[in-house]
Amino acid sequence: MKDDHFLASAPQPLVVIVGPTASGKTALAIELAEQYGGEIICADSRTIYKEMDIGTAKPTPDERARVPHWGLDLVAPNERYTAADFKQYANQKIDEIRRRGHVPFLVGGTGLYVDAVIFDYQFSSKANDKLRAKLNALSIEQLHGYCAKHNIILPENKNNKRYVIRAIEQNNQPTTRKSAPISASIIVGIATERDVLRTRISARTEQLFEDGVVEEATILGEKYGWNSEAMTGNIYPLVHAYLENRLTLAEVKEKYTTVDWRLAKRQLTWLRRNPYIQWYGLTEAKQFLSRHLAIE
RNA sequence: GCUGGGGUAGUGAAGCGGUCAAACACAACAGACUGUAAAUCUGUCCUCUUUCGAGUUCGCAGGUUCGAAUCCUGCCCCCAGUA
Repeated sequence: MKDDHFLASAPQPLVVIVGPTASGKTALAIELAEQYGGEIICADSRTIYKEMDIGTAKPTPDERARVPHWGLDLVAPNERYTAADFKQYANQKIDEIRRRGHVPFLVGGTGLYVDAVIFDYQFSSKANDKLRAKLNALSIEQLHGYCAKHNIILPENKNNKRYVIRAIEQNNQPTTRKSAPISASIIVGIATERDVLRTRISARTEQLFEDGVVEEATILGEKYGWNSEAMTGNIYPLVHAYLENRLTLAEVKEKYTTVDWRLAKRQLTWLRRNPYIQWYGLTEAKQFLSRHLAIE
């Protein structure tokens, strides 16, 4: 099916493990990496942040002691970090890991990050904060007008202000991607039944609170404010509401579970359109990858 | 028991005689997404139908009216105040 094995001096394969949040991909990756001399690169747009440990369900110190992890704690929560940054970082790590004779594992739920690497996205221009600030003050209608006047092609999501602003920023510069994954990659998706995933997600919600998300969020909120980009996702806004007595603890847990569930669904929507993903249940995925890694 | 308020689609909640299958929000479901992606945005969401459209709804049963979720009567529930 793939010709990797016929390459003269095939590099270590790039093992890519994707799946929705709470599908168990991290635990699987650690187990396999430990067994086959792997190192893990987390493709996760939230665990890149320092200090956000509990709320992002970052791999624990114990887990990190078992296998080297990369891609964690890269920037402070108030710093910008983009898919383009990640792509560059991940490629560098993949090289380094291979040079050590180890197997790189790219593991994560941020589809864009994974795709940037495996489809070798060529990004266009960088963010232009000044321009963005100016455009952000305009309404979506005004932005459409601006595009019409400057011959800027509207994105498919033309009601998405972020996308329209980015389109203006790009000024029709092209972006590209490979039509097939980069060579030597093997891409596995963790398939999980819906109700199992739901159960795991709500169990994890409980776990987050036992581990002290409230305390963590309090510290982060004071330090970085509640409006920074990193703090707007997942559980932090909910904990904020709880701290301000706008929600009870029970409500926060319930809401977070649904937020996380919706995240899982969006992740799956993204992954579904990638025909190169080989989907397996957790145990089958392990068997499949073990077999694959044993031959190498 | 009396007085006042209320029972609307999965949930909350508008509507208070025609333009109502019924605003809005949430949930649910599907989708888009290359420099903020755990973000952001879109569609569907009573039933049947691919579309046009058709058929049943607004606690229950009657009534008034050309026409009712909206008015009247009775009944059943719920909440607040009070014997």
